[in-house]
Formats: sequence, structure tokens, C-alpha cells
Amino acid sequence: MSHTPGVRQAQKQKTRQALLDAALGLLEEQSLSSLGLREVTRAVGVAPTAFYRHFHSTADLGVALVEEALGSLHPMIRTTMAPAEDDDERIARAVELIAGHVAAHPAHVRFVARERHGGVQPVRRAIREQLARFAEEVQAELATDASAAGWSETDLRMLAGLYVDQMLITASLFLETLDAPEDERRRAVETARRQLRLISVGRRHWLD
Amino acid sequence: MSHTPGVRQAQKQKTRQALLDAALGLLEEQSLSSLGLREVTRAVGVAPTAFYRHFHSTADLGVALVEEALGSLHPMIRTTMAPAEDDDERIARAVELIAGHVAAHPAHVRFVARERHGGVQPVRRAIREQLARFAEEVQAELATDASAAGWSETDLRMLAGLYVDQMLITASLFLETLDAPEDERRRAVETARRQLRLISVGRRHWLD
DNA sequence: AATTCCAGAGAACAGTTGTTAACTGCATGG
DNA sequence: CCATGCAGTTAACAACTGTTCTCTGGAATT
Repeated sequence: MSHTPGVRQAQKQKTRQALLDAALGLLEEQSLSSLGLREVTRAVGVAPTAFYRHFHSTADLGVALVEEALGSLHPMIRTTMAPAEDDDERIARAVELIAGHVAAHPAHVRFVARERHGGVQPVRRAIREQLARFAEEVQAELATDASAAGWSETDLRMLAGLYVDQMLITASLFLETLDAPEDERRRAVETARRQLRLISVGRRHWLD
Repeated sequence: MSHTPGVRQAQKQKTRQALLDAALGLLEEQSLSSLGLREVTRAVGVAPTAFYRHFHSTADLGVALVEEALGSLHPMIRTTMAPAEDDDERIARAVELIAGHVAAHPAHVRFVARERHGGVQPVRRAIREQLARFAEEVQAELATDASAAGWSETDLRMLAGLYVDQMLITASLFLETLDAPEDERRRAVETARRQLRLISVGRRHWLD
């Protein structure tokens, strides 16, 4: 049974969250492999040694950030992949959903895009595992779709992977155009839509 | 007019190249933003101050590495996109070409994948510019293709961007499976082929 | 042959880093 | 109510960082 939370545990979680938030902020203009533990504690206003009460190292903190950035995103998969009247409407909705998420959590998106191929191995692995889970969920969702009749397991997995990668590309494209002029952002949205549409067309004629 | 090279300039270039090589090696297990100038000079066996004779900073060195990694790759575009008998044969050849390049220059590929979204702004911009050039070249190549009749400029650009991103995804996938067991590498190649094939199918039916 | 130039060396600087140890005060469980 | 646990503090360490200034030896220029 979980011990009664108490004031003690609450304060600890609060400090831990402050460390995560501060780190995420500092990571907007550097990579995790250059993030110092003292840098983080200084930003929070806490002694350097307090860091060790929460994380073994900055790499450890990075793994926690991956969980924070991607862990709560899984329920969104069903919503995104859910069927719609029009096929174009589904695409438009998905792109809008990604755009909204990027606007709401830019630092998290930046972190994932940056550290996916970054210099810290445990963090790379954590991201890879989360993305693999996404791919599995997308695959499961695709399998329920009527248009997936006759598709092999391998092809479904291939398509799911393509979708996940495309989501990341789209997200990081939107991130780059966050403070860009309006018309450039509209062009980015349009490009993302058309790319998904092309994949959609390929999907419909795959079994020819 | 360029002054006669002489022994002097030759030695300088040699040291410069040694710095680039050492940096590339050190970047296999960290990001550019955490790469120290002393670290690089130590690896080469040269005084820290010698670094300044060649680069203003490690960011500057990073930009030079981008040039080295991507600059010489442009001629490869025509070869990759050149038409073939079979459409599947063109895809197989392109995938094989990417696989060969990754096997021949893994450190360069890793560097680009890592720093594309990395923590050093000038390097990100340098990579973005090179990739934009690639996209333009791919677009120009696509425009000559017979199957591109009736395509709008916007759609050609969209498709070119999709291809460039897909090349990078494929390259980094191959990089991850470089020391993986044989069957996993074969699966990676197969996945890459099918993804390109799906895009190809979408391309053929785009104007319906 | 004399002079200039310049890649690289050497030493020193102030500031930073991760990690250790011993501590303090307060919420917790008996 | 008292004893324990533990989040966070303080101080100190050796090692490292980027950058500066001064110097040197040999190639390049005249």
C-alpha cells in the first residue's frame, strides 16, 4: 500500500518538478550532454547537492523528461487515428492536433527532437522505446481500419513507422516556424497536410 | 590569385583536418554543444591555443564539419534520382546507395542526424541550408521526370521535401542497425524499400 | 642575405564543473 | 512525546574549462 503522501513527499515532488522545469528551460538553447547539474540547481535556487536526492545524473533527469514529454501522449493516438467522414478531414484534424500540441508544449517537443539522436545513450533509448510504443499503437489502430484488409503484418508495421516519423517531422517543422510570419506557418501546415495526403493515396492503392 | 600553396599552407591544412577528424571522433558519444576546444586539441596533440588559428569556436568547427559531411554529397543526388528500367529497381538502388554511404561514413551521418536539431544554432542553420539545397536539387530532378506532368510547383516541392526527410530517416535507421545482427539489418533495408515504394505508389495516383 | 610573417607553444588567469563529507531542521512513525 | 528518517545546506576538493599575453622557430617575401 502506498504510504500516506504527507507534506514531506509533496515538498520533494515539488522540488523534483522544479528541477525538471528548470532543466527543460535550459535545454532550449543547448543539448542534454552539456547540461550541468549545478546549472540546474542554480536555476531552481537550491544547493547543488540537493540534485542527488532526485536524480543520479543529468542523464537520469533526461530519461525522466522523456517520460514527461511522451508518456502522457499515448491516449492522443486513438483520437488522432480515429476515422472521420472525409479522409482529408482526418488529415486536417491530425495536423491541427499536432500544431496545437507544439504550440502548447514547445519545450517538450524540442527536447524530444533534439535528444532523439542526441549524445546521451540512455535518453536515446528511452525515446526509441516510447516511439516504438507509439508505432505499435498506431499499427493496432490501423488494423481496425476497413482499408487495411489484406495488408500483411509487416506492411502495417511499415506504415505505422512511417506515420510516427512523419508526425515527428511535422512537429519539428511546426516548432521551427513557431515565431515565423503567418504566411510561412500556413505554408508549413499546407505542406504537412499534402505529405500526409500523399501517404494516404499510396495507402489506398498499395494492394494493386 | 591564390598564393603558391607552399609547405606552410599545407601544414596548416593538415592540422586543421586533424582537428576536424578528432572532433568528429569525439562527437560519436556526445553533442557538439558539450565539445570542449581543449578536448579537441588534446586529442590531436597540439596546444589549446593553436585551435584559434583555425576556428573561432567549436560552433565554427561544427559548421565546417557540416560542409565536410554534406557538401560533397550533392553530385550523388542525380545518380540517386536517375530513372531506371523498373521503378522498384530505382528504389532498391537508392536504398543500397544510402546503406553504402552510412557504412562508409558513419561518423558524418551521425553528426548530421544529431546536430540537425542540436543545441548549436549556427550548425543547425548550416544543416538546414544544405538540406534545402538537396530539396531543390531533388525537385529539379523530379521536374524532368515524365510522371511529373501536371504537377504544381508546390506539390513538387512537397514531394522533394518528403524524399529528403525520408533519406535522413533511412540513413539514421541504418546507422542504428550498423552493429546489429544480420537479420535485423535486412529488415531495416526491407522497411526502407517499402516506405519508398508506398510514396512511389502515392506519387503515381496523386492526380486522381 | 636580411626581414617579415605566422602556426603553434607555454604559462597563467578566473571561473566552472561533479562529488565527497559532515551538518541541520523538520515531518514522520512508534 | 520522543527517536528516527531524510530533504536540503554548507564547505571544501581536484580537475577542468575558454581566453589572454608573450614568445619562438622556420617558411615566405623582399
